Amino acid sequence: MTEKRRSRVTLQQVANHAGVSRATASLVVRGSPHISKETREKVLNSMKELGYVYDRVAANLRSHRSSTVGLIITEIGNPFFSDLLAGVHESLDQEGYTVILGTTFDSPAKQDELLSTMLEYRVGGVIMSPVPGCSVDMVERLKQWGIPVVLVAREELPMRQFDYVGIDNVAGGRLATKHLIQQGHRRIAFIGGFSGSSVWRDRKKGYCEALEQAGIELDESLLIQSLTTRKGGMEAMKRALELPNPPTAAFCYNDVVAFGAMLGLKEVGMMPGRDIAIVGFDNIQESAIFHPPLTTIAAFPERIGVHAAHILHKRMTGETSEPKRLILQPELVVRESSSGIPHSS
Amino acid sequence: MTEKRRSRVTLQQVANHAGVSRATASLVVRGSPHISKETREKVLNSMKELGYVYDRVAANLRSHRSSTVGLIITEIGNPFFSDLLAGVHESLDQEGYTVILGTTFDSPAKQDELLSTMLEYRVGGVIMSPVPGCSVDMVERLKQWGIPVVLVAREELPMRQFDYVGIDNVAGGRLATKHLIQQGHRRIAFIGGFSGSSVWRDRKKGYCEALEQAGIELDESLLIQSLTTRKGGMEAMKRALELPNPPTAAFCYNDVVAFGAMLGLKEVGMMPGRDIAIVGFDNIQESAIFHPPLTTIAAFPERIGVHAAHILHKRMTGETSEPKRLILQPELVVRESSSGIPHSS
DNA sequence: TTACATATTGTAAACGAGTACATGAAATGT
DNA sequence: ACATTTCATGTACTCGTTTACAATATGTAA
Repeated sequence: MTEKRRSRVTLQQVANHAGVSRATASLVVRGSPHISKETREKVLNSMKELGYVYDRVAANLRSHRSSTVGLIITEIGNPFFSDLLAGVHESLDQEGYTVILGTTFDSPAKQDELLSTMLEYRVGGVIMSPVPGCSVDMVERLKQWGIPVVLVAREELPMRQFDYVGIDNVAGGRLATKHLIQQGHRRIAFIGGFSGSSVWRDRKKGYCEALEQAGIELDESLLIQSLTTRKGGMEAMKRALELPNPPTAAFCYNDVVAFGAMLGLKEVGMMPGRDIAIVGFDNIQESAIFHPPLTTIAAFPERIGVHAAHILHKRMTGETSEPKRLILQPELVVRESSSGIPHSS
Repeated sequence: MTEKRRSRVTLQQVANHAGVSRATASLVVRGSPHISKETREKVLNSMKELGYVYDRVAANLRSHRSSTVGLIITEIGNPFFSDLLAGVHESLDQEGYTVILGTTFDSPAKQDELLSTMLEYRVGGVIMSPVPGCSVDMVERLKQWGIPVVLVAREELPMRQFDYVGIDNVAGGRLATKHLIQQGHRRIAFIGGFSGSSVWRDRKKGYCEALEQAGIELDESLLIQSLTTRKGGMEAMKRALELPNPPTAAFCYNDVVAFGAMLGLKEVGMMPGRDIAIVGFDNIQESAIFHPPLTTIAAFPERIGVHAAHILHKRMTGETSEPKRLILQPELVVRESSSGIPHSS
């Protein structure tokens, strides 16, 4: 505390020091072409000398622009979202935006709260992964205020009115299930997740389609919901094993659930990939190094983030075309967890 | 685009609608006790009716306060940091702060850039994990402006002038190495990381201390640096195995490196925990589910985040005591990766 | 009734910048 | 030499709040 606490240097002070008016200094700061070289340099020197720092907050207030964007995700804990965040962040950084982050933990109340906060902070745009059962009102409100919103990863409600970037979950479910069928399985469980979410319904739809195509009848008891956590996956798998006629394979809601399921198997002495086949969803980094390595559906979270950021940027700079829907195609990544031959039936 | 784009409702409009002055409305917004119940309700009603939203940006500008804090970390990809982020985020959320995020990828230039940006955005405080070799100037500058800074996880340079929350890396290194020695190992490599970072030096110090205490001489060739990524760990392990007298155990810079090292082992047909013992550092969630489960040193990233947030909050609300140093004690978590008995010597 | 304390509410000047418009000087054309 | 254009800079108002300070209303004691 030996240094005296400096207060903010204002543009006015810079202007005085350089012997020009504040307006001129402002033009210099913003790199206007209507300023002579000499004046520009005079001002720049004064800025350096006084240690001026631009006040983006004041500037945004006056100019009705905003260089911050809000990013609302479910939780950082899930690598799917931290990858998505990385993608968004990197792209927006490049364009000079600053991101403010919020996590909903799938609570609609928290989501509304976050949206309010972002509104209060004058964000220029929002990228969000909506919570299941989220009401469209709040999001509508943002749009009414001219704040563009890009939805990612999940598509809840009739939100066709917004830009959306995600993957084709139906195709993903189909890919996963087909793969298991090709491996010779006929009793395939769909494990984890919550039927309230659009993602679950889509993946299940793909699952059903693949079954139907192979002439396998859907057995509702093989649809085992759970929290989308490791623990949830573990419990769901245990419930599956307790079934009178247990499955020989499982398509898991996502990789995290799949990890849980595999841990559950190991606990009762079964080996995923040998005693029972497992397929996950997302292809998060960990899935390659799990033991056994997890067969999964690549969902490219980082790419989703990059695209969303890109669309948002365009909206924020005035593009007003129809809402875009960008649906990435998932890819099957075969590893060892699905190599097992069914024991029975 | 059928809805008309609304523009911001101002406090003035609310005041007019309620038939009071703007100042009164302002007091209501901020919950001042000097307002009669009736007026308060009148104003609150008008707010609701007009759809008023508080403009925190304008408010902060005027009041010289700020309810945003900057969080600067190395990368989200490493679960250590995403856990830290989760801790910070949760605590600050509760106190009503909003966090803006930046990642340096260990580039000093990027770090300076981020600090500048945060300055421009009038953050009220900063929590950062400094990059190795970072200059103190920029951070000093923040402090001169009265913006409190809390350092986390890494302690670079002579930064005793700042608040700091981290863990005792020396003790951690000692714990890990001691454990391996107790398992009967005498040739123990220290794998991964970069000697330029304070964390590396501290963990190495603990490693050396444990060796010395056991009467084992330090073999410099067993200090194998690498990038702190999975790939880096893999390469480092391969280099270790090519040594004329390879190690029977490895203490890895962190869990991510340890994963890489274990993958490297598997590639050449060796089994971590049987053919060679591995200990990691951080105890990220994945370490429990890796195969084999990783023995590691728990570093409690989330707890670090929570504490840092707490200290920052106190600083932002006026506490001016001496810089605090909060050093958490690491804990050894024994799992299967370190259970191997050394083959030779 | 007058004076005075007390509880409220209003007035007006900030905060630090952007920007339309006016002004002035220099450069050009005739 | 004068009118006209071009370029650079200054004037003055604005964004939506906070906050000293002044002003009003209400109630109470003398």
